[in-house]
Amino acid sequence: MKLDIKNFDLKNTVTCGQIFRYEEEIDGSYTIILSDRVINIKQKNNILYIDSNNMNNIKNVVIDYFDLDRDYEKINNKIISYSEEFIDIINLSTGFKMIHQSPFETIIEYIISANNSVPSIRNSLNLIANKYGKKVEFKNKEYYLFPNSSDLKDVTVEEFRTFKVGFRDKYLYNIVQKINNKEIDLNLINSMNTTDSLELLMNNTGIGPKVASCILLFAYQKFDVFPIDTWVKKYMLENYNIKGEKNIRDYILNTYHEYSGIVIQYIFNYNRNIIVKK
DNA sequence: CGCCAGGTGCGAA
DNA sequence: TTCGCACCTGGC
Repeated sequence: MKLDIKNFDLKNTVTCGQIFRYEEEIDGSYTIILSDRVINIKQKNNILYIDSNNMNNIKNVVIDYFDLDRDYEKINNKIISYSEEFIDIINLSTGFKMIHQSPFETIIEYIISANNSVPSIRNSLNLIANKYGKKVEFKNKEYYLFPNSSDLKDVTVEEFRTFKVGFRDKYLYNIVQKINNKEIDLNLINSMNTTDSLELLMNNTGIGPKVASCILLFAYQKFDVFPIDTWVKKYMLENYNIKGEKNIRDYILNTYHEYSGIVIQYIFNYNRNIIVKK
């Protein structure tokens, strides 16, 4: 199936670190495990070629997942109007989109990400999905969708440890229990403001400011949050001599307001992917 | 071996 | 309130 697009950089969006469960194929396409299906997607100029084990409503699924209906050109112009300091980075980030993922999966992913490495995070996610996720066959290969919260309701702390998540085992157990007990309603976050939703998320052990910000950015499209990680800290220190998380936070928020999260993501992507590849 | 990875919780000051 | 440190695990 073909989809006409503009201002979209599939490779950058997929490989920049927002998505854990994907594979790059030899033909340059990407196979990505979404919440309800597996898709294979390839970009050629302004056309996306999309295949999936489930083509039902596929166009809307892809548009929603890659946030293709949002006007990023307008957002980037707004960012530049706030300050031109990152204009080079913004130009290099053209076509980069903020992913729209399932909240539960995002929560589990980023709790596991704390003080962890990407290959190890990916390994744990796959171990969980392989045991509790729905099996999907696509192009003669088997994939496992990420389970939802009720699928994991009987998983003990000890069993979480078998997924190689280490000391994060109890954090995962706690949040899964709270969601299943209806102590936490993930849908409610959609209608909450950023301050309240940060507080709700950070009230759980294993979710600090970084993890909570990633959840709000990638699952709820709240762009006024700041996942300040080691890469952004390094960049801000080396290029602007701004040190300390609070100083970075104040500076970015005062400069970029409602799009601070996107600016931070551009910096992260530039520093971690674009520079490293040169 | 030691150090680090997309941080966070905890106890001590 | 802030500060330093330990932490599962795997790779180098």
